[in-house]
Amino acid sequence: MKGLPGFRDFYPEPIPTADSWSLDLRRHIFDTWRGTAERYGFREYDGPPIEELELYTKKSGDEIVGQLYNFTDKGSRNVSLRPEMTPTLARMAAAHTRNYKKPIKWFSIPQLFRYERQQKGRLREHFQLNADIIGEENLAADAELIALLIDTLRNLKLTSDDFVVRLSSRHAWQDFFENSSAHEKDVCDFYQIIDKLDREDPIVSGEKLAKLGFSLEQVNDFIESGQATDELAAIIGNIEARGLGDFIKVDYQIIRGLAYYTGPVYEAFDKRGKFRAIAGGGRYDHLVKLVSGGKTDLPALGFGMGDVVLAELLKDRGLVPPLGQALDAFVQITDESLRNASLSLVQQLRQAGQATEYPLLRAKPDKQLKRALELKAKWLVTLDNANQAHIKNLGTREEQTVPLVDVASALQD
RNA sequence: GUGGCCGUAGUUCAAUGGUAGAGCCCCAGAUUGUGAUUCUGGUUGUUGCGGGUUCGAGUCCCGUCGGUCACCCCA
Repeated sequence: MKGLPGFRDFYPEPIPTADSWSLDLRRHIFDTWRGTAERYGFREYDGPPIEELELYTKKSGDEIVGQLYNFTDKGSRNVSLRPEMTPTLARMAAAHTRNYKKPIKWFSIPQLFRYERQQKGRLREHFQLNADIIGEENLAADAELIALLIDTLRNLKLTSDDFVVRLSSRHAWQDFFENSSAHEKDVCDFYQIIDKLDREDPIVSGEKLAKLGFSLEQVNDFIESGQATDELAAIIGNIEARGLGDFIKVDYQIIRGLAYYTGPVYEAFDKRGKFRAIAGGGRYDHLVKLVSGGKTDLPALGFGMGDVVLAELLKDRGLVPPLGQALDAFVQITDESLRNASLSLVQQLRQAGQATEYPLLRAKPDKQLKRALELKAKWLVTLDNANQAHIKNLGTREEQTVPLVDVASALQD
């Protein structure tokens, strides 16, 4: 039996093959995500991995169903594995908004699903850091989130040589759109065309734009001008004040595909152009109202950062830290008559907080030593008799003899 | 959903259409008065699966499943 297509198995280090997914690497990423978000004052939340299908079609239309991992459950409900976290967050926030002081700063690390054939950096499931701020319309919130995004990547040891946040805004494009003779109803189609500019044939894009009353040249000129609006200048000023100015630039090519974005939008890109976008987000001021059926109306914004592209990027840049078991002590048993005394010692060490291993069954000395080295044990502990042991630091090769009762404290050094 | 490439032992890879192999890993034993040693032996395959062509298919053809990459879509 194999796993389902597009789903991953995560093995502990050492991973069996070079392209296996490492749970230790995953944990390194999650720990960094969680640690950075908490230092920014964000609180962790979670929701159900399955939601009613309608939660997703409500804001994106029925076309999205083709991309969803959806099915009918035994109660004849139309449900879907969650493809993104934002609708769940909007639902949760709308339901209990009065119970929290504003702004609400929350993050989550959900596993998300989509039903499509896999390709580079895109599987049928992935984990994503989601950080959102609800209830603050000021640009300071946008800047705070972008700073979190940048610091999260910096804490993974990526530098301004590795990535840049490309900042844009729907407001800027809206002004551009309204300064023309185009019809307001076409604005969503217009955004779609901009979103596809870099992967669509320019001739096709030009034709589509012409139908809405624009020329490709006109659009390209606007993108190339890269002139920051007051809104974007304020965000960049905020980021610069934190000393993170090297990590951000205006780029009107970014507009994001989703219909619900309403203001500033951004994506973090690998500077060498080898990978897909590392992260993306923006402001969605009307989504909470939409999901709550009009009961609650709160401005909101957020970003998502997936683990698949990130893991590939870290491996590519040699930024994966040493991973694997970090054993404190290996208690070897060379004399089986001392097994019970050794077990007693193992118990003491474990109770003292030392990660401790020992041979479950009689084993040859060379095998035991080899195992201790493979497990990267810091200490090798051997009982000489029922009252005395010698401990060896496997890093420095220093050895000393200590009374049995002092072993645990000797290992603390 | 569409298309390209790929599929041999746990793993990395061999095998002109002619008896399916090697290194590594793993396991056992021997040696070693403790630093990854050395020696000996051993397990493992319906060649992804199902058809077809052929005297004979890992090899050629078709289908299917899986992997991978691109398209569609982008959360």
